[in-house]
Amino acid sequence: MPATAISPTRAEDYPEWYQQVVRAADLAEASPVRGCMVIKPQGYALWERMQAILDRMFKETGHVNAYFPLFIPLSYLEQEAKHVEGFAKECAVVTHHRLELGPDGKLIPTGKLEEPLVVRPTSETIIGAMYAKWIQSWRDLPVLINQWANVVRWEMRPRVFLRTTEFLWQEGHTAHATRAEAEEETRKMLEVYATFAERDLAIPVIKGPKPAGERFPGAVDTLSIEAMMQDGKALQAGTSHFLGQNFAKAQNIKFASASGAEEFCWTTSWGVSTRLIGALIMTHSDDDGLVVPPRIAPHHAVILPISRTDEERAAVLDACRGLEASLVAASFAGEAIRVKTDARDIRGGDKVWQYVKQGVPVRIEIGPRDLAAGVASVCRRDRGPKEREAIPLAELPARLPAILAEMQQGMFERAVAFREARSVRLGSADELTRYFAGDDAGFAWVHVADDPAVAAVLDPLKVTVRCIPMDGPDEPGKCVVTGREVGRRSVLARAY
RNA sequence: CGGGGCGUGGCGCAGCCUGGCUAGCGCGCUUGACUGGGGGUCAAGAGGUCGCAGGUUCAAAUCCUGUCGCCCCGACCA
Repeated sequence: MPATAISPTRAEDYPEWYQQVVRAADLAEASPVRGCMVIKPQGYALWERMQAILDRMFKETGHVNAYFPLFIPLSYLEQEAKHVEGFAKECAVVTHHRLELGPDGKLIPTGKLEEPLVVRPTSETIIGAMYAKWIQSWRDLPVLINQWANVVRWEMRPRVFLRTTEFLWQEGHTAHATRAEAEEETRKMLEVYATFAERDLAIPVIKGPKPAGERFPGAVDTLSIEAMMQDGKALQAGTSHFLGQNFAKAQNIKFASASGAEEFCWTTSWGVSTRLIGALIMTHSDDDGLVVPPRIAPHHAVILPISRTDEERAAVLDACRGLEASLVAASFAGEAIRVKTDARDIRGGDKVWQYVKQGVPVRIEIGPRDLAAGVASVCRRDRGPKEREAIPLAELPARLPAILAEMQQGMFERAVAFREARSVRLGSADELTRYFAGDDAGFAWVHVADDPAVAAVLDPLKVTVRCIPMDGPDEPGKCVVTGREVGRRSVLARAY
């Protein structure tokens, strides 16, 4: 066996390491359908955790869930010019509605549709069409709706969780009476995403608007949260768009204001996807596999009975069940401790390594020796696989939440430290070129104007402006390309 | 769509150039024994239309033609 559970290591071959982590943790696998993945129970459990937490946060901020159709009439997509431009090239199109058995036993599509249907790449247009019907008066506003759905974008280069043809996400769509209110909504939801990423996923993010070229098709402004992966590349982890009145005008979403005037709504949309699972993997996992922060972990801990004889087994299992019951009664982050006892009849070593590779935060082993001493051997996923601490059984319900809290905090701090260590401030186009020619490039904080000339310089480096960070103080400076004065630095990086 | 590569048990591969016994190997799986605080050892066993279609031949995983699919590198992207 190699020294690490995952081969190759991050340093040896980062993209391959990522794939192997997904495989070793049994999160997902390729399907017979090109570019589409099967999310397996272990992977789906992570998504369910994300859904549960986010859904609560959406409701707490006044949103409600609804569901809109998978199919969108082709003509709907044509309504907003930039939107068309942005999505036309990557749509799956339904043109028929029936199959007929051919003479050779093959099925032939027949029943051509008068108007083709597009499988939603995003739902702005179909939802907008409904909003146009629903909204008549200022009293109908705001409309604050979210939907959990799947979408299809015919991407050329799929990559599990990061970019697949079909993916799961949530998309919030809101309509407001005023510009200020819609802008406030856009910022508020970005804040929800940032809080979720940092507090629950332990992924530090940078919040800020995108330059014009990186905006969502049809948006006036796109805000994003950007995270750094362990190879120094950026991952857009969530976006919140201020759509202005672009879609309202294209789709006739109007209301009568308090003064009786007819006005167009101001709309927003915001979303995060199963890509967050990819972000989670690439932020925390190590050369032994997946590492999951406790708050998002489907199981906080797993109890592993160790025994040889049948008598030992009975006693040990009994102790495990007892411990499980007392742990479930304890809580972490406002939720009951999620723990299971794994009594499967497979080799102990196999079992341990399975959980290491799955990233379960805490492993609790109980064998005859522990039982005699009234303790359990506790191993943390954020420490070495051999490191263990004997903790008295009676103290565990109180100690475990503290350990989980420490792990959660530690993972976040570690990720922040990593990002800071691979962030630089650069003052010239020359420095920039040299920096991104290096092997350990990360985030470069640079003064750049929102200008095509900047993109021309960054393009050959395969670098993009990730966002213009909106938090914290920063001094103005001259754009390193155009020389134009800008208010603050942008974050530049290679991105997924 | 342009450039490169690959299709052989569940997974990873060898064999192909130079056609020839019953198509191999590693991992995994099943069963048993020995083990037992760490993915152990040994033994037995299950599992294959060699991507598909045609052709050449006494004989094709191997040679020829066609075809389908996948992967990697580019353009696109949550």
